[in-house]
Amino acid sequence: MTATLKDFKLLPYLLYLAKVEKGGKPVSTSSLAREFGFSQQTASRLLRELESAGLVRREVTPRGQFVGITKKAEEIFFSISSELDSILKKQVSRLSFRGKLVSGLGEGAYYMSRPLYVRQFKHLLGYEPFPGTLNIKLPHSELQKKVRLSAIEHAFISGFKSRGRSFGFIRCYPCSINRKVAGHVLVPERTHHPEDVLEIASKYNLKKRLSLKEGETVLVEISA
Amino acid sequence: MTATLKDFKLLPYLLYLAKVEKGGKPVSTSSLAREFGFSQQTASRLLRELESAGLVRREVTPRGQFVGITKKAEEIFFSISSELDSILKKQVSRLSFRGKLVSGLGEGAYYMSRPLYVRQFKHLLGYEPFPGTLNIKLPHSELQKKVRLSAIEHAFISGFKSRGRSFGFIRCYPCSINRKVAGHVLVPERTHHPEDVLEIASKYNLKKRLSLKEGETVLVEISA
DNA sequence: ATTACTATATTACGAGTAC
DNA sequence: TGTACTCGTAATATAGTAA
Repeated sequence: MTATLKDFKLLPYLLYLAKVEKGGKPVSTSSLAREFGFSQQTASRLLRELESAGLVRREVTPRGQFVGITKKAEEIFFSISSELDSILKKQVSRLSFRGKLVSGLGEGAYYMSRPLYVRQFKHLLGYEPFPGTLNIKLPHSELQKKVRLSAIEHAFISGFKSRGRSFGFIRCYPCSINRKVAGHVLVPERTHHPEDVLEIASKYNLKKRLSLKEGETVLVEISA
Repeated sequence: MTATLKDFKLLPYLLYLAKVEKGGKPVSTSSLAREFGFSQQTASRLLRELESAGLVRREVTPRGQFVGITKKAEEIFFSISSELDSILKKQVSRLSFRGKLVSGLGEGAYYMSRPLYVRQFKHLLGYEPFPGTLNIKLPHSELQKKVRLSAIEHAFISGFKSRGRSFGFIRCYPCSINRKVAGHVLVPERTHHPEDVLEIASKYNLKKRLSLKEGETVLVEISA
């Protein structure tokens, strides 16, 4: 029923071609070969295989070829993507972050006290958040795990405009902090933080309640 | 930097193993071979390759083996998944649905006139929706495309409770209808429709404005 | 029933080269 | 510069078996 690749061998090349397609630049067999570290002949054969499998259209010219992925390839991407998602959803229990407590600049407190946010917070998450957030700076090694959040069930606090200023929506992922207190990782639409900072809201003043000091390592576990 | 598979050849087996792992059942080399249509010997070799590549842990017993995917494999799943997502996001311009107009049962009008929905609609989408939705029944062939919606930027209208009744959140995907009028595909948290019906909101009375009749084919194009 | 070794068959790769 | 053919060789899969 759903489109499938008999052999996943072709997948990385298909992914690559899908990416360069957007650039509108032609692909040569030798550039493809260089990219993946095999011979020009192999690249040529792969492109022909992809074409005869109905995964790409090609326009071969004397100075390169224009390659575009087909609808069939796109459908394969989707079916693999959704299969991966369904596997990863079951795997999320293991998602945790370890980072160091850094001082916020007070924006957390500002945002967490906007009445239109607070109301949604109470309504969707069941508590009134402490007016202030815990900011956890993640080391580079933990950073890539942030993308995994998107696969997790979360509450969605919608944005609003107030006095000409617009406040974006916020995704809220249930979590525990140091295995002691529950809260939510906040991922705002427009972050006012660098990407490597995790912002955490809770009913409590987490810093006080957990006696945390600046620079201290904090464990945040997603509890979906 | 991000975990990567030198060869995607192993990916389908890894996916399969990730799925059966959840079942807690053992995998035999011959069952794996049967599943994929190659020899038992090849299955044995693949499992050993996966193990030495650090992608699975194994416990081999005289009557089968228990296989579990490792954290490394999981990270590869995530990196492929996010790569696919980024490619698919750029591809959405091509997402369209073709289905037949069916009569709603009036719920569309009911929902579209709840003040708390209407307010968010005006605020987030910039218009006051016509109190009623267009219901498009999708043929089976179009149905699988619905999953692709999740990759598309959309507005998020949050739910609320009113007189003991709770109204779920609604995802709103910008679209055009018959290439003439703009609107939004509504995907409610708890749908009151069968999965094969697309519900469309607009500023206008779409049925009148486009002179649509029951059973007529309607083209809905996502305009993200 | 299993897993996994060794030897042979099959397939994929790349150098040389034509266009 | 391109692409893509042939063909010798390298890599990979399977058959036959042992444990």
